[in-house]
Amino acid sequence: MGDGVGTGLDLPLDKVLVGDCIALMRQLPPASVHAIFADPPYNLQLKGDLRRPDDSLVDGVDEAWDRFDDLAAYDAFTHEWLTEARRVLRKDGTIWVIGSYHNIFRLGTALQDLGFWVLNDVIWRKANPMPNFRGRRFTNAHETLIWAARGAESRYRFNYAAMKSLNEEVQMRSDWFIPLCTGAERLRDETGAKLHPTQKPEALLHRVILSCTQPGEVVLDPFLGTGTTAAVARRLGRRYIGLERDPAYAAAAEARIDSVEPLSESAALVTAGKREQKRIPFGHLVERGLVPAGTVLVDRGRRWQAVVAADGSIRCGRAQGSIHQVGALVQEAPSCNGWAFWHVEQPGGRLRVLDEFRVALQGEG
Amino acid sequence: MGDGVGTGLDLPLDKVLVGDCIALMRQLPPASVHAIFADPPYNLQLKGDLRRPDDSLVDGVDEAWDRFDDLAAYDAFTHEWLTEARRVLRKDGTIWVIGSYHNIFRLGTALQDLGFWVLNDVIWRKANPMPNFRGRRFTNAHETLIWAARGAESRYRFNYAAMKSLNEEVQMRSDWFIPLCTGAERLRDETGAKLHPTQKPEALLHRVILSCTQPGEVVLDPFLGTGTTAAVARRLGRRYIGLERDPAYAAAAEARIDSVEPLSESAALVTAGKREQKRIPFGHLVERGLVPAGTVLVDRGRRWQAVVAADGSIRCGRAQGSIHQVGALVQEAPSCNGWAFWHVEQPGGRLRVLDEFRVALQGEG
DNA sequence: AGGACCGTTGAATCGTACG
DNA sequence: ACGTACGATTCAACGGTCC
Repeated sequence: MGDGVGTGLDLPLDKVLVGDCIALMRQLPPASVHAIFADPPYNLQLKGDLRRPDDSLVDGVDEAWDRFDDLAAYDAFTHEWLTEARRVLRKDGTIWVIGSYHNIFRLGTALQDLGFWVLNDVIWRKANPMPNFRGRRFTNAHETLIWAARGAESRYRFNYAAMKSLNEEVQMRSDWFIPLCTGAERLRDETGAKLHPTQKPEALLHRVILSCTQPGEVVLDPFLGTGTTAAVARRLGRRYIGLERDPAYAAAAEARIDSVEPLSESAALVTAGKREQKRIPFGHLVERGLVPAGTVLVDRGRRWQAVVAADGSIRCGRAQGSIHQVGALVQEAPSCNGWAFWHVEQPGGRLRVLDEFRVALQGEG
Repeated sequence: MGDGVGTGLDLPLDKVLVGDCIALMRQLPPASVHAIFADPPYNLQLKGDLRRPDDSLVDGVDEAWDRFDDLAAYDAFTHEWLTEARRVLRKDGTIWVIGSYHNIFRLGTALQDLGFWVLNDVIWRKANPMPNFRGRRFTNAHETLIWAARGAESRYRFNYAAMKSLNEEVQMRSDWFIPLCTGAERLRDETGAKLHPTQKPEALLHRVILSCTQPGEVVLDPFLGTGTTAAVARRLGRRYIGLERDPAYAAAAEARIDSVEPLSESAALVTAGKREQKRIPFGHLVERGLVPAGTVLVDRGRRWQAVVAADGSIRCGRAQGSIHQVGALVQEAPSCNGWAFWHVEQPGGRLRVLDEFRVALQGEG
């Protein structure tokens, strides 16, 4: 175990250690790991239960490890584990933490207060998030990762070319579109229940680990859970150290990791990038002023007209709805493609079909 | 100026006030604005002299300020203006703040510490971000907004239906794809130089203001800059209060706001959700003969049927009660929306859902 | 075989008006 | 203030079944 950096302490490489991550990190030599990925408890503070419109119950996070007395207790915990993480991190290593609005501001503040140097915040845009069932907020469709160097002067690693190649030869942006961990990838027990409430998708860890480490380097995960970080690290030819308090999670992680076949180095560079589909809501044209609120729309024969409202709905007499709904309504047709039906009168009397305004936005990501 | 809430202080509506936003907010009556949008400056120089966001030099010129002091000064400033903002915000009002990874964690932590209740963090995904020229990080392609209520118990406003309409009848997510402010929208001086370094796009403010206010309500921007918030508020038929310390920015903002034409009432009128519509008791439909007593109701699958009584209750076997109670009972569900559950058989065998009968009374006073 | 259809599910801080 | 009853509210992916 070569990486002991002259401390006399050996690194427990490619192992899952069961116990409290703070105590376990204290036993690791300083400046010994190249990268850290940490998915700490989010402190969600859920109250009652939540039902879908069909009355089925949402299986939320209700584990003891996610409960803290208050924000101060959460902050104290955060400072403590981040302090050990910083000690264990090599001088030029980097750390990733992930969270939601419940905890990410506490994490970011703690990182900065401890001297870490934020390099990016990265948005995991979920392809298939849970909707907001009550219609009281925006769909919570992302989580935030913070990527930080040990300090402002760190000469950290960033595999720029690998990230660019992952992204069809344009620079990798700070917003990543990746599906949830579902289907066959999701670990389940015999009854079909999920083994861990918050298992992260391997695609996310693939990108994280590939971005900031080289093969053979050491990735530490202080909150290993069911082992996504370690499994991906192993597949990508990295070494790992996984810390996990719950023996059941740790056991599941070990079994999972054992089943992983390390990739050859060339194969490690390939990723199954899910391409994002393009759909442009009419409302976006309104916001952007391309078809401003107040615009009068007419059909090709100028038989009907409608006024565009600020929310992208249109109104024709008492009827209000989407361009498609109102188009169908006035024609008494079962359906209507509003993009082709409605036109904007141009100076000079020419009509321009809505679809032409949409193509102006087609090029955008 | 009606909204003074009995304080004797008047609200300076539709004005740009020049001065320090903290001092100016102290002169506003408490609980007086419906929404706040804040784009606080992040001018702290991390190398060399330490300056406050208002450009004043922090005392102790000869002192070696380290990173901690930088952050502490920023935190103190943040707490101070957010404290005043919270005082000025109505009980059920909401606040938006925007920032990047340099300051958003400080903002979020301060919001939580002051008792604000985070509703969403929202990602502004930039369509055309500046590339990372050095190739040392991910392209910083987004900024983060935090949307928060004044407190955990606030009954805040969220125009769910309008947001859904803006997004082609799919729930609005927490990641928004909007271009930078460029082209004709970008304010420039005679030489073509940008008037303000971080002018926000109007499309962003359009969505923000539309999501959480009604026409006629008051939007406060403590860091108005060149007036995007006020201009969009005016266009959407909202009132505004803009605070700006730089007289040049304030002057540019005023000129810009003056040139804005408010939308017509019909264009500003946004899709109303069912929650906004008047509540109509089922009994009224019975009284009015729209669904006469004796009518047989069935569910969509014709599994259950019930008979309408003269008092608007319905009976299904031995069960009698409201359309909701009986619907829940027969399904053995915890609750039921009777308007959507029960149907009336039409001549020809078609089923018509109760909700459709309600529409006839919707327009009446 | 393959397309249509249906059931399940995911880190969730998910009411409000009226008496 | 507090209790009660009304009644509003979901998207995409995946896997299994049926025809």
